[in-house]
Amino acid sequence: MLKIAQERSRERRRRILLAATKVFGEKGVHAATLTEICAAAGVSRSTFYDYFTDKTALLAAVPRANFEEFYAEIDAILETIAEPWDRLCAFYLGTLRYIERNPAWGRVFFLEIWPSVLASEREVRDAVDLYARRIVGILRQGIACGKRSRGGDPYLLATLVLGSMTHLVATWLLYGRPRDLSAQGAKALALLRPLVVPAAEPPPGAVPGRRAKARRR
Amino acid sequence: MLKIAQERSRERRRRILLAATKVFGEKGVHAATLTEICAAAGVSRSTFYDYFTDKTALLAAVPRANFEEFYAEIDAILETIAEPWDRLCAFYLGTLRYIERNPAWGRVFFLEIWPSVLASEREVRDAVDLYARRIVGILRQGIACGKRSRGGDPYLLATLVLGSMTHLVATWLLYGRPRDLSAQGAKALALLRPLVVPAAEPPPGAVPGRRAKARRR
Amino acid sequence: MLKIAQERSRERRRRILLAATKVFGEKGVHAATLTEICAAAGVSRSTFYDYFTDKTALLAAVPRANFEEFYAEIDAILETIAEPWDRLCAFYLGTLRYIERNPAWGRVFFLEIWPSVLASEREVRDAVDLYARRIVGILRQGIACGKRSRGGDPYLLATLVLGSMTHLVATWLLYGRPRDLSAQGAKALALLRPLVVPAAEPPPGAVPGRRAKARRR
Amino acid sequence: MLKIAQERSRERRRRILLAATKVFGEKGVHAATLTEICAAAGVSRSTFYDYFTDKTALLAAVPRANFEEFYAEIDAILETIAEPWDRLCAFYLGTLRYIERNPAWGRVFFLEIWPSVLASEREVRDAVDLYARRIVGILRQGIACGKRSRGGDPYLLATLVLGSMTHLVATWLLYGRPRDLSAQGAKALALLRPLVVPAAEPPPGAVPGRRAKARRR
DNA sequence: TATGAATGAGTGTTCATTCAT
DNA sequence: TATGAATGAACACTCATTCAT
Repeated sequence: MLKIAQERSRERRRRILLAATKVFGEKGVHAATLTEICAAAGVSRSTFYDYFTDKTALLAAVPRANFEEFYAEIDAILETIAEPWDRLCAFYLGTLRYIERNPAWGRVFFLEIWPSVLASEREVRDAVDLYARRIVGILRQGIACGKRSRGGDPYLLATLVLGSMTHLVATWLLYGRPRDLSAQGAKALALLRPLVVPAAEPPPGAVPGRRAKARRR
Repeated sequence: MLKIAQERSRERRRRILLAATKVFGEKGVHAATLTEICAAAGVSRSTFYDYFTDKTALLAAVPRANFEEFYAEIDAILETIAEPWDRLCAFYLGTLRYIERNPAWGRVFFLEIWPSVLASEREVRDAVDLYARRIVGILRQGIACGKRSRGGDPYLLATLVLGSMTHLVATWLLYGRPRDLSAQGAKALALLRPLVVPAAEPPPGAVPGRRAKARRR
Repeated sequence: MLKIAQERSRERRRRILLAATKVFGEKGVHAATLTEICAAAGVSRSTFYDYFTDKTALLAAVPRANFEEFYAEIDAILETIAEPWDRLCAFYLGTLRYIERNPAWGRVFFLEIWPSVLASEREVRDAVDLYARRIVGILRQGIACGKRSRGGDPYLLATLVLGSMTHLVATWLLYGRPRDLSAQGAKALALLRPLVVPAAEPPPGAVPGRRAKARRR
Repeated sequence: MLKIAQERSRERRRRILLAATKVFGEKGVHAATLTEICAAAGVSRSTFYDYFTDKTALLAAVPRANFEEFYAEIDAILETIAEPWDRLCAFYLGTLRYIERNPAWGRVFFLEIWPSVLASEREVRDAVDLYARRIVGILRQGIACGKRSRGGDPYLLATLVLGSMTHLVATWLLYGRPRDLSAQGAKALALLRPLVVPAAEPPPGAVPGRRAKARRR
């Protein structure tokens, strides 16, 4: 009995979160109104306050929820990959694929939250930081195990990696998603590869995206 | 007599624009209120409407004004540089230096406007597009005149160039400007160089930032 | 429980409508502010928007509501009257009596809405037209069934009928309601009678119109 | 020198008055803004205050000015007519003809000012009263000199006369001026004639409008 | 638990009016 | 005399939030 109630409660929360992601993405975080979000979630505006203390709280919960989902996905994959470069590719392309399936979230995170004053909100910022640190972490692994490293500074490399990713996503979203986002990502990675992995180790002709894929199977 | 009045009028417009840039940067474009902007400009809210038709008009005017200033600056420099790669460095670093002197504008453009749904506003979008096209144009020049080109696709290269730049600016702004922005930019350019200029042509040890500087003298 | 809430809701709507009629009449439709109307209705300005989408919507609703009430009243009476002239008298005097009991509405309709550019508002205009058409309809009946008709053109007759009515109401309202409005109306009808009904056909009884006619001989 | 200045001053005042009549008629008295009126008059908004103390003062001046013009016209005609009924016709049709040539004024007076709360403004009201009294005066003359009078009460007759006139003008203005206003007026007068002039004195077949015209020549 | 009803604070915008020049 | 510049007060309207039920 109680369990059923709890279940429904959890379900409602999820629906609000989903609706928020959608509406935030469509209208922008600031232009989105609670009225619209609640309508999209099929919940009365006052009920909303039983699940979140605030509009701010909702804003903070949206990244948390989406990242949880994404990390669950990507971590399952990363477990099976050892090579740092391949791990990087998996993470990079995994992000892009997640966004392809979930463009509303892409909009919220890459257009609205990330590079934005919103990121000053403590909780939101933490989510952003964590994501960035994961990339830096992978790059650091690569540098550590590489015989010779070119970039050296993992932060500088991360700048290129994250920058290209956000740019790709932003244009993809803003220009009506003209072509395959993750395919573009693979090309960008191919370009970046020599900067990240020691030049001496020649890739046997494969596009990184494919290699990553191949390994996973 | 009339001239003085006109002068003061122009001055007031400028003050509103400046205040808008500041407040947009601080609060975000949507959260910024006319009340706050006008207060910052030392102008009554009704006076505002003698200078701009709308809040939207103001939003459109802010990028226009700042880009005019930036382009005036950078074009004077670019006139003296022929080599595509050096032109790219000048443009890239010029942008970062402009932002170092004018962080409020950096906030507005790189955190608020660029990767944002705001860019749907016709006029604002045009400004963004023009900026991006200028980078692509320089890259295309380089590809055209280069003996061998690596990246080939100027859009893909632009993704790396623009992406790294926005990322650099965003982190600089969001993390309290810990270190020299344009110095970071120079490092990023050094990393990117082999992707843009034919590998055969070896730079005799120089960091691109310096070379560009050197030429300008 | 729900019913009570609905009841109260309906009641509030009515109170706003009543207050609007009053304030529109006192200040004129354009000078009337929502602030004042809401204050008169004992409702907060934002609550207003739970009941009407707009000030325009309110403006349209005021005539609709009042006409509904008036028509309900007058139609009950008209059902019992067959003779066109008597029907005309009933309609004419019924209007005046309604206004005597409800002068605020008289003000709004006869001083503000009717002869006014406001009548361009689609919905408002429709209400005005309907009212006028009812008079014309009655006159047409009279012409159709009369042996001899004097005026012939029902629109011309309606001009006299409606014109005298509005004039009566307007002066009554503007000059502090010095005397019995419907008594004045009866006198005007008596004057108009020979223009409307064939002179040869003598009325066998005592409706005000009839008495007036009797006196005239 | 001074005279020239005075001349120009007077001219300016006139232009403002003209513009006000036009704009009041087009937008309605309340929706009309000083900005628009001044623009139409080719005068700066601050200059306006050299000619009128207030917007209210302007509102009061508009009827005064237009009535002065109208009275000058109509009095020249009335001087040549002795018969009360013909005088009435001349006045009635003269008004309609003035409006045909000057619909903006018709709008202001018959749709905006007359039957409206605006008429509470002292000065405006006086103008309205004067006009009505002139009609009553003519009717009184007719009653005085007539052997037998039908209506008896000049106010009641005036109700029909003025009422029909305003109604005619209002519909003419509101329904896009479908047909000749003064021709309609002549028909209405023909209908009203037996109520005003003793029935024994038969008009030798003439439409009142024509007779009035004929006499004037 | 859930919600319909209600609201205060604040938004962008307009406009009659004033004042220094 | 004439005006460009400036403003206070008010407007219609929105929205996150609260509370009685």
